[in-house]
Amino acid sequence: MIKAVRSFNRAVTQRVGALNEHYLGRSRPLGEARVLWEIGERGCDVRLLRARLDLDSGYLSRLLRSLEGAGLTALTPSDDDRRVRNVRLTKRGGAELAMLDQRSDALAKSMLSTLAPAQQERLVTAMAEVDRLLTASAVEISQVDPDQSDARLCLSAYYAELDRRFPAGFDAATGDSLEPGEMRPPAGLLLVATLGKTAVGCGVLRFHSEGWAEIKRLWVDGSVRGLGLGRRLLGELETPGCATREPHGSPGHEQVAS
Amino acid sequence: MIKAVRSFNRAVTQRVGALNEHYLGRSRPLGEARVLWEIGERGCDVRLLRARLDLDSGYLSRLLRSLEGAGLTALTPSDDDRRVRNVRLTKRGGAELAMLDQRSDALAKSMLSTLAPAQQERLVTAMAEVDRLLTASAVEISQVDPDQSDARLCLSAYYAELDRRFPAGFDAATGDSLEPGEMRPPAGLLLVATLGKTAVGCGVLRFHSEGWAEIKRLWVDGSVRGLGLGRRLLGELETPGCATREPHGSPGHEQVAS
DNA sequence: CACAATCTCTGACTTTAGTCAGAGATTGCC
DNA sequence: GGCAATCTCTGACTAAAGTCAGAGATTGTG
Repeated sequence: MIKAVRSFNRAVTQRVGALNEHYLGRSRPLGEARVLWEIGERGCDVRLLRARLDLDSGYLSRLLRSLEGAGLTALTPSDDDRRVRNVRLTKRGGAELAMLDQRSDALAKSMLSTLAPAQQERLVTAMAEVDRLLTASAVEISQVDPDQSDARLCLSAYYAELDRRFPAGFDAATGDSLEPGEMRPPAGLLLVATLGKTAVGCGVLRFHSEGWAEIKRLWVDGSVRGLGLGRRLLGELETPGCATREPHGSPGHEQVAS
Repeated sequence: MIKAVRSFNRAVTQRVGALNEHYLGRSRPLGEARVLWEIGERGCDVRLLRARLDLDSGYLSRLLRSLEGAGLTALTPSDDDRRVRNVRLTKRGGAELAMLDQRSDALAKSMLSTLAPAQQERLVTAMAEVDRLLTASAVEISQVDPDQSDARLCLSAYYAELDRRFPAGFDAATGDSLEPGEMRPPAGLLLVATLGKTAVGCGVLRFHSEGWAEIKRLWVDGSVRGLGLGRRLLGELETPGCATREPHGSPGHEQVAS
């Protein structure tokens, strides 16, 4: 199993990685291309950009200046908070992005073009499966304080979803309310699942004096449903740490985390 | 389809790429790690190393010097040709390679560890499929002169294989010999399939005056059998260019190759 | 033996991709 | 209004990854 994963890693970094650089990094450095990509047609706050690409503020600033110098982007102060800047693509920037898009398509096509139709189909199916499961495996679950921003986002997403689901809507005030204090030890605990930097699920354990506990606020974001995340959250709530250990007790993460 | 491939590319370069750098580039620059990797336990000619990693000779020279400085490798002139150098790992170099190996294993494990056993199995199966098909799609077929080194390698591999296969062995001298002249236009043509820089298959078309041709010397290396390469070679011999075009006439490579 | 080709190495560069420490403008909060 | 926090920018660095033009040794070939 390990061997197959390693072989996959090697093949994929060589082929896809190399091709990516070749196709996309042709007209400008890959870093700039990535930024263009992330800005998108609709523009974006610099702050958000920095968070999503996980770049140093100074570095990003320079990348943006370089793009601006090439006439591809325009920076304007944001309306509601004049500390943050808003980037958007100029006409030329839009054209550049469209070209990156085309190249990305061309790359995808070139990966299929030499295969027979039946092979193409199998490759695409397998890719989709890998894509899904790799996403699932990248989700991290950790215990956080209910006042933390991710936690609050999850809880309000949970309420919003209930409101959408119930025919008569749902009012958080009328439901069984859980104070933040009840979601943190020793009264209870809150787990949040994150994918990269965005929260995609949560679950709460509420301890009761008699030695039992109840599970509440279990929510999984629509974008990651069907990946077994709900089950994983449940498992974590029932036996903390179970999902971060190797299934058969063999040494997993720990060895590596040094 | 294109969309799925693009999604896969993005997911994979982000996750696998980032993890790779994190795990493997920890103790030394990725470039040096790659070189160590490619040298392997058994050592290697510098010339071969350069070909396999496709590096500038000056750059590789410096990388090797840096590794030598760290006491990981030793350079000795090759016995049969004293222009080329032979690199091998010292004891410390071997240890370093073993550590890279461990990290690579750990990385593979970390990609599986959070998944349920059934998911793990599906992921590994899908990865193996992608691995195979991506390899298949990376094979390039081109017409070469029969005197070229790849061509000669293929032809002698073909004879060697016949010799192994026939109970009584096979002697190239007794078989129907094809002179190089018969494998190049206008008398015939020779196709060679290459994966990266190594030849993995070939096929010859011998024209006859009556307006028909015969196919000879069709061979596929054992390492890439089962990927449909034989069929592809046949197809190319029958209708040149068929496999390098899009199946449904939509614009493929050409758009990009500019 | 002369000469071209091959292989490696050196020196001098460049670009990319970052990191770090502040400065300056703005905002939220007491 | 004062002060801490937030966001962006600038300057000053660094490391990695590569490119290019030869120089020097060695080898095959006519």
